[in-house]
Amino acid sequence: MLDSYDYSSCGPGLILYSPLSWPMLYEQLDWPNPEDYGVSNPSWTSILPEEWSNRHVWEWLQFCCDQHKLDANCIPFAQFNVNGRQLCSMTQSQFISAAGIYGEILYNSLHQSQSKADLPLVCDPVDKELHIDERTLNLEQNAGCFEGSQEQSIPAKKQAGLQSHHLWEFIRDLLLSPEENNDVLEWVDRNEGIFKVLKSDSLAKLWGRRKKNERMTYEKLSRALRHYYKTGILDRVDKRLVYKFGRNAYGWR
DNA sequence: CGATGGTTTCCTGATT
DNA sequence: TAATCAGGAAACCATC
Repeated sequence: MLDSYDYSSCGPGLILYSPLSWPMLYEQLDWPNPEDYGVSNPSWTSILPEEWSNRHVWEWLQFCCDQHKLDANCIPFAQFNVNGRQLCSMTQSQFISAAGIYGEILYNSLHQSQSKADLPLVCDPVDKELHIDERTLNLEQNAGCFEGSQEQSIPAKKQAGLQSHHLWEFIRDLLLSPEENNDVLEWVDRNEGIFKVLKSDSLAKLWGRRKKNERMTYEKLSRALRHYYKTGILDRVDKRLVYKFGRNAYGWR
């Protein structure tokens, strides 16, 4: 499946989000996984935020976690059990008090995205006037999500991993995407974030294809993984081909 | 343009 | 013996 797909057709700056990377939301909120009842197309990127459903709002939050490297544990997801219209009608102060420490980032992300896509702002006009100059975050890629419907032409199953800029995110998304994983990786302890590489050569090939580097090997890939030990993305596990997500990895739960 | 971060490449040596 | 692991060193490259 991956072999025949040309990622370059997606174009630069296009951010896609896979439904296969969202299970942490469903776990935290005790909601059923949408795939359990046949919903698999993430459409929040192609419709106006004020049209979002509650689920779209959560999908957007997950996207923000990845995009801005936010610790999902610090976001009170339960506070966001609202639809897009309710979300957009919040004043900035309401938003920040509901969203916790990342309130300002999330608020700016939401409203700057609308602004850059030349969509009407739907926030409180007082807040809009007060904070319009505060939209200083660099969210070019995020804005791109609202600009067109290019992603709709790409089958949902092809989207996993496209947003994975880094090796560990690529591996995380493979672990969360059973259909694409193809037994390359498996969880050893899902709760502890421990996983095993079952097909080292296949993993290297997949990563090499992702980076357009035919010379990638597991030897080199594993060196990159060992660099993660010092940054807390991975923790050492004293077993061959076994790794563990560390304190600074997110989105794998 | 320089600084920076995240690899990629290569390497020596140890372990399984 | 081959595969894997541990890191040092440096090159590479995209982004800021």
